[in-house]
Parts: sequence; C-alpha cells; structure tokens
Amino acid sequence: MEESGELHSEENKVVVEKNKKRRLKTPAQVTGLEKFYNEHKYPTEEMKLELAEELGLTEKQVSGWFCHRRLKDKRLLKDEACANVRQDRSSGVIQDHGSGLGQDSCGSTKHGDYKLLDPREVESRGLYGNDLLAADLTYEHRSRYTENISGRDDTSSESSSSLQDRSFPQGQDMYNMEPSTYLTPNRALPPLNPKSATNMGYKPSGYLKVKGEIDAITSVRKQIGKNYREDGPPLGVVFDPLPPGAFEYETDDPIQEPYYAANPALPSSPEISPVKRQPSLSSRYDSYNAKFSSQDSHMEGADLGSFHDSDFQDKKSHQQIKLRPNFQSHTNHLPGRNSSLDLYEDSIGEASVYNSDKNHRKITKNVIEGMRSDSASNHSDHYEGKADSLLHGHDTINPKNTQRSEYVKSKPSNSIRMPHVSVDTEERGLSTMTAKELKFKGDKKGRKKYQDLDRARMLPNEITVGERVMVDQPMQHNAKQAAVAGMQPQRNRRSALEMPSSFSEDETAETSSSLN
DNA sequence: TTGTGTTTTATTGCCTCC
DNA sequence: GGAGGCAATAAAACACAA
Repeated sequence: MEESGELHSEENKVVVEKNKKRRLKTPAQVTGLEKFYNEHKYPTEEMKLELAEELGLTEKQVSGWFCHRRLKDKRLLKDEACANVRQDRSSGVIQDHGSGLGQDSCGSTKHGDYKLLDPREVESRGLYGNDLLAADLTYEHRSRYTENISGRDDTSSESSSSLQDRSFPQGQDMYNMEPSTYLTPNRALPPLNPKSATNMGYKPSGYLKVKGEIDAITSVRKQIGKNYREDGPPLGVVFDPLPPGAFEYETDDPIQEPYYAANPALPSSPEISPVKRQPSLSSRYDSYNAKFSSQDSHMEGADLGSFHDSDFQDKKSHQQIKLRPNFQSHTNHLPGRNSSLDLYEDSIGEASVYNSDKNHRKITKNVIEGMRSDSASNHSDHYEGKADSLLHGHDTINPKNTQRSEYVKSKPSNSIRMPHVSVDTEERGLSTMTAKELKFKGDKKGRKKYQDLDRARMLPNEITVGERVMVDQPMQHNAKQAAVAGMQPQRNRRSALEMPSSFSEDETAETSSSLN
C-alpha cells in the first residue's frame, strides 16, 4: 500500500501512522472483531483468516486480538468475582456465589478454577444453546442476589457467565438450587460436577467462612422468611402467586415467551412489537455481513430489538436513532443476540439521557472530531476498505467518533446501568439508588465498559441485560423446567418473576438488618 | 496544560495438546 | 515438534481531573 514512492503529503502521513508502533483498530474492525467474538471465542484458523481479510487485518492481529479479548473477559470475570466478594462482606449477604472464581477470591483465576468446561468446546460445539441455559440462568440469578444490591449490573462477560455457570448442572432448577446453596448442603442438589460442589457452598467460603454455616443458614432463613420451608416445595413454587399486572405483561403463548424471557423488557416496550427469534442462528460472519448491509437505519424494524435491551429502546430509541443512526446497523446482525455495538448505542443513548452534560459534550466533541478526523478515517480506508464494506454503517462514522463513543459507553454510569433498573423496577427510586451505588463503584468505571459489552454479547440463552433480566431469565429456565415437570410455563414464569424479585429486594433491604 | 490512570495493542515466553 | 492458547509485560492511545 504505502510502498508507493510518490506519496502525497497526506499519504506520507498515512505511512507515518501506519508505521507507528501500535495501531488502534478502527471501530469497524473492532466491531467486526467483537461481533465475531460474540459468536466464536475460539475461531478456527479459517475463520480468523476470513475475518482478517474482511477487516483488513492480518491473521496474527486477529489471533492476538482474540487472545487478548479472552484475557480481558477473564480479567473482568476475576474483577467481578473480587467485587462480589467485597459486596458479600460489606453487605452481609450470605453470599456463596458458587462461582468458582469468586470462591478463591481474586487471585486465583487460573485455568483450573473455571475451566470446568473448555470454552473452546462450548464455542465450537455450539453449546450455547440450551445446554448452558440452566447454568447461565443460575448464574444470573445468583448474581442478582448480590449484584443488584449494589446496583451492579453483572457483566460478566459471556465467558464469565458461561464459565461460572458451568459449575451448575443442567436442568437443575435454579430456585431449588439457589436456596439450597444458601440454606444447607443437605438440601442442595448435588452438583454433577464435584468442582461445582466446592464452588457452590459445600465448602463454606467467603462469608460462610466468617459467620459459619449455621449462622449463614439462619440468616438466609430470615431473609427468605416465611417462604422458606425446609421440607417445602422449591422456593420458586412458593412464590407462585403473583398479583395481576405485577409485571405488566403477559403473553398468551408461553411458547413464544422465551424470547422475552431473555429479553424481558421487550414486552413492556410499547414501541417494539414482539418479535420472534429468527429461526436460524445463522450467525456466521457472512450472515452478519448481509445484515450489516441491510439493517442500517431500520431500528424499528422487526429485527431490531428482537432480542436485546428493548427497555433501553423504550426510552431512548428515538434519541439514539438520531444520535447514532449508523450504529444501529451493527446492533442486530444476529437475531436474538446482542452485539457489542448494542452497548455502544445503548450507552450513548443513555448517556445522552442521563448524563446529558458530559455526554453532550462528548457527542459534540464527537461531531467535531468526526469532521476533523475524516481524513484520518479516510486514510485508514486504504486498509480497511473491506471492513468498511463489511461494516458499512461506519462509513459515516469516523473512527475517533466511534471510539469516543466507546468511552462514553465505558462510563460507569447510570447511562449503562440505569435503564435496566429504572425501566424495570416499579420505583424509580431504585434508579437513584442505583446511581449512587454506581458512583460508589466508580473505581470500576473502565471495566464496566466491557462488562456491559460482554453482557450485551451474551448468547441467546444468556442473559442480556440488567437487573430485570436476572429476574426474568429464570422464567425462561422455568419454562423449560416446566416442560419437563409438566408445569405450566406461564405460571412458572410468574413464579420466577416473583421469587427473585421479592427475594432479592427483600433481601437487599433486610439483609443488613437481619444479619445485624 | 499536564499528570495520572485506564484501555488497547503488540510481543514474548511458557504450557498444553495433537 | 508444531500449533494454539495463556499470561506477563511494555508501550501507545486515550480520558479525565487538577
């Protein structure tokens, strides 16, 4: 490219930039990589080559990027585990996450700690499906007990969620299991994986180590209150009755529900009609190539929030559409799946809503820089032309602009987290509370970025976003369970909705007092 | 404007698996 | 032994507060 001997001044500049020791990936490239990473954490060599070619990168770069991306996931997971431990101890919640990582606390996130299931297997075998559903749900549900206390939007990356969740046997009712984890080892269903047993509380850890198991059980019983019955039905059933309209939405057809289960906010979205998951997860790279070129600026389209964050869209769709129309093109390339850019736009949009000052500044800056740095993006075209064609939505977005956007996304903020809470909780007061808590977590502002991103790229059976999801996900799981147990999914769904909600909220409110 | 902290990219060495 | 992955490290790029 730059070998041309008659380079103009700008081209020389390009050459200089290309010769820099380290080059940032263009937003298009990052997007493409992220999207691909969503689908394949361990791409094959062919896939890497293909991706590299598409993005105008070398295979080495792609490999390295994936490697680092995985490391980042892992690091985030570790941080999360650490944070959870801290929360456990500070909040006093009996918190034995069962997350193998959390257990031995921050330091030891070595392979053996979480490689209960080789990610590569999961990746390549497509275990994303139902296989991991229970586990994923369990983790999310588990996370809710603590992380919603602090307003922490668990963002374990897909790896984190999947990895952690792998310690839970499939098909095990999380509501049976979760309390069991807390209540008593006797009631806990024996994990299939011995390691998970260790992770799940058979060996007291964290708070249990401090308070002792008896105290822990007692405390949890207090938290659960009357709903806890030692010989009673699973907690998920105990909480069965749900006031009509408690969650504002019901579907007549539970069969179609799972989509909402994974995207609980969607039903409550007045703007987005229910969309069924597209039958085929032909989520290969080529498929999103096609999507990229077809979905632009069709946010309201059927594909659009087909899966994710429609609660965001409820509030901000308009703004976002106007603010960052181009990103829309990347958001839903996979039906029923979040994309990394979902986060981009989400956070941007939310930022514009909640952090109007800063973000307005940023956005303005973006616009300015967008104009200013067109040349930059132009001369990057020479090597990312394919990427642009691939991600043509970025054509009109200069890299800098997009990168800024990522930073906006990374803000710890209400902008990222609030929507999940504010929309889904009855009391907006929770939003403010969460905002404070978020502020408290300011130290993790940077990490948050990819935590959310990770959440966003969770797989169809994985949790999409936010607190609400943690509530609703179980219902998907329960629906599956119901199919086995002959229970009515809808009923279970309500149970699932009810239980964690009341449990966690009560728990949140009462934990400290009960323990005190 | 500058210093500081964070994130991202690149490199290297080691380990594991085939 | 080679390939692939992980972990550690360095350095650039960037954001943000003072």
